[in-house]
Amino acid sequence: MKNSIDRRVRKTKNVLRHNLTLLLSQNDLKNITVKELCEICDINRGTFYLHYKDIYDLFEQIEDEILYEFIGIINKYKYQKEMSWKSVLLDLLKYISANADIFKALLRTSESVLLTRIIDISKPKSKKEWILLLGDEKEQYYDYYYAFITEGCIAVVKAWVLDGMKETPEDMASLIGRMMTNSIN
Amino acid sequence: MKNSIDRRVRKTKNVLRHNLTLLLSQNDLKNITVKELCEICDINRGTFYLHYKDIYDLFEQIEDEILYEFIGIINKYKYQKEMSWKSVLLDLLKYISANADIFKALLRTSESVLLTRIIDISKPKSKKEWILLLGDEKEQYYDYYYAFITEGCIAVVKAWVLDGMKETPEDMASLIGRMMTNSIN
DNA sequence: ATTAAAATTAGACATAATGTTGATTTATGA
DNA sequence: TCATAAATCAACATTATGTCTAATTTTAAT
Repeated sequence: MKNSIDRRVRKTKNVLRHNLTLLLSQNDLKNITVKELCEICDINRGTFYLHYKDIYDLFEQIEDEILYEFIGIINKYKYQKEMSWKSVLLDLLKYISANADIFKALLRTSESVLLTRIIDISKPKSKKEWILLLGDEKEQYYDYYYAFITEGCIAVVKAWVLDGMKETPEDMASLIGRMMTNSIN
Repeated sequence: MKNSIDRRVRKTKNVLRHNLTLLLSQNDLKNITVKELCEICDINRGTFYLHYKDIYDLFEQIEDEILYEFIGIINKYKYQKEMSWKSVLLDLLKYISANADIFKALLRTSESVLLTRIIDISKPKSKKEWILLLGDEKEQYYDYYYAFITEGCIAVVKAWVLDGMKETPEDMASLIGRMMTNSIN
């Protein structure tokens, strides 16, 4: 077994992550100080600076870790004969649903660029497939179509999360899937 | 004539707006201090606090004023027999094009919620029309469709602005118009 | 159980920005 | 010209930041 990471470090980082997301569900990042966060966490402020540059660095690292989980989910499908993006989408939505609290906190802040980052990572890969679908004559506007559809999907996911995730991940995957295929034709 | 606002106040606010957008084309809002902004503007720091609560307040007021311009453009069409949203869109894009520098600076920051705000304002008005178009059976998902299309459009405008506005406002209006009508069907 | 290494703590420190104040000077509009 | 409003100057207390050292505690591995 073993995480290879010292238990104390693990604890420190966990409590900081946890309480920052708690604060983020009420405040904006710009109004949260290192001082108050550390007091809530009951850790020494110096300890914070041992691990993070500032509050924005902590925020980015939280997003990094979620992004890492996302990439893991995507890579599960990487070596399948037909990489079904609909299955990937469903798995991603399930992951979001299973971590609702974190995503509610992150996505309500305008500082979060989490979902855009996962799209940016997927862009080079999906670019080839899309151009085939869209046809050559639209290649000039490819980037605009890509931006339209992907940011549209992000907005749907955001709306879903922030409105309390009333629909199931399956429903949302099917809805988003329909929106995407409609837009491409 | 007359603006009714004291020339000195006008000058102060103008120089602050101008130099903040200049700074924003390089830095993020969170890294800009009142102190440095006032030094660049060559105004007393106390004068800043005479007009604004903090740097975020100034930023919001800049966005407010642009929003006010947007609403003015929209209202021009308010009392026409058929309120053609395509003409509104074109006029908005022309306005953005005419103020390229400001929009380049604002839209590159993740703190900006400018375009989303203009959409939110238009939402109640357009909701009725949309439901007619979409039909009753989709009313359950209306908000998701609305989020998808509007945020998609915002992403296209952003991409256009940040990539140097290579296409004309007319081209973009027609492209965005096609995207919207395609999505609704 | 012991121990060496690593992490955390307590506390102090200089630095820098913040927001406010009061007295003074300057610019404005009528 | 003149009363008024705005901007300035300079000082001030306050607060968070980031860094540091020495002391203490916890850990992981033997």
